[in-house]
Amino acid sequence: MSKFETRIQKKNHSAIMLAGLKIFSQFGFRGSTLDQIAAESGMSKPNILYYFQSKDAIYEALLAQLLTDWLKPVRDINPDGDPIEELLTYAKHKIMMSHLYPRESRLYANEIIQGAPRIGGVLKGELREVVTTLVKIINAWSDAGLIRAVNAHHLIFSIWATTQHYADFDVQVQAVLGKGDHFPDAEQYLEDMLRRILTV
Amino acid sequence: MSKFETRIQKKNHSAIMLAGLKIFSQFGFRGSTLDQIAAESGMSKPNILYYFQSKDAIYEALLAQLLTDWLKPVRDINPDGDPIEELLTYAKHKIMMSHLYPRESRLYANEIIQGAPRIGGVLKGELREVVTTLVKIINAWSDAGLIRAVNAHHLIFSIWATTQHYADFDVQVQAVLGKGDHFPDAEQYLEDMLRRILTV
DNA sequence: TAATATTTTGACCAACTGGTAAAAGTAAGG
DNA sequence: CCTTACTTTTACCAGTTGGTCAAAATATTA
Repeated sequence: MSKFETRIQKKNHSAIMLAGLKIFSQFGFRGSTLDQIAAESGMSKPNILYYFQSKDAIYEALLAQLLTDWLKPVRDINPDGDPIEELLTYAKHKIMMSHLYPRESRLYANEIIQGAPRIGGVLKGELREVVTTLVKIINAWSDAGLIRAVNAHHLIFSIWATTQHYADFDVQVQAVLGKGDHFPDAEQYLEDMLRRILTV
Repeated sequence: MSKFETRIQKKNHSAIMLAGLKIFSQFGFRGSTLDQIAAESGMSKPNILYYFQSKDAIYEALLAQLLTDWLKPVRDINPDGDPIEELLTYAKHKIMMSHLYPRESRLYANEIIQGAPRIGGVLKGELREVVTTLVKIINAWSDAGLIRAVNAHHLIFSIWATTQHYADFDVQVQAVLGKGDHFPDAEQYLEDMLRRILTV
């Protein structure tokens, strides 16, 4: 399989991915239709299937891309850096991603809520491995007295939950707070929260 | 509209609701089919439509029920109680609900992620109102020096996010931690987290 | 038990679903 | 400008979808 050929292939490939992201992130895999993706991308259904083998293929291409972007910043956490700053940087990165790419977050959330039928393996494999590594780092930090002793797993979960919440539950946040950009406040709150939890 | 008639109506009504909850919470509204609900409930499709006017009607009945149960414990927070204990009780209630009724949480999450097409009004109405009231209570507490000064809105969001995470992202939690009951640890972590945030 | 009311089903439908085949249209190189 | 390779469309298909209808089965009541 060759990656990218002509510039027209490149263009249509990414147009379909973009449309697929928009549709799949809103309706989940089963709730989305090729017709919707076709309409959104401005292409005909058969033409979409000329670039992707199936509806499934679009969805999986999106998920694969996503998981790569998702795991990288966790791996980038530096065991030799300042613990609180490292975790704060990670949390800020996560909330920035929720701000800039809420659809990706929602796509992932949809997949997980529906039982992760096609990324269950990655969760139990790569994700678990990456988390286990991070947990060891965090535990080493608290053993060294650099941060307070906390349940590292649940600390990580709480970072994920609170940051992704602003993408996944955006409609609810907007309903409660009114339309507008609430990310600065959210970031400040979460920074404060993490400092409180982690500071010895 | 009469509420409950025969015991057979009662039985079938709740059988459909239960099956609908199971299916809708997994696939979202658009991803679920009446055939699935029929199979799950052990009833025929036309028989289901004898008790509910449409697929929509089942879904909305579930959401209506849910929203009532959702808002009540927020209203039950006592402004005259001990602030930290009141908020801790609420958080513990939420995480217990995630433990006992993860499907309800997932149903709600699905609806919100998909843009809350049929409960947008409730969010901007009742939910917002209930949150506004709670925010005032929390602000009064911090003004009185009973808890630390925090952004009350984002405190509430963080409680929702962290507690519901264990229901909505259950598959991910299980993938990382292994199968088992992780709610005791989660509860302990969240209690510690909240005490840290709120204690002056 | 007979008459009535409720419940359940089988057969069906139009619209939509993911996907296919072949032909028509378009771009690029010689 | 003409051949070749790539791109797009039109027409189509079998399976699924939410929903209907009238008849059959069952429960309830007189």
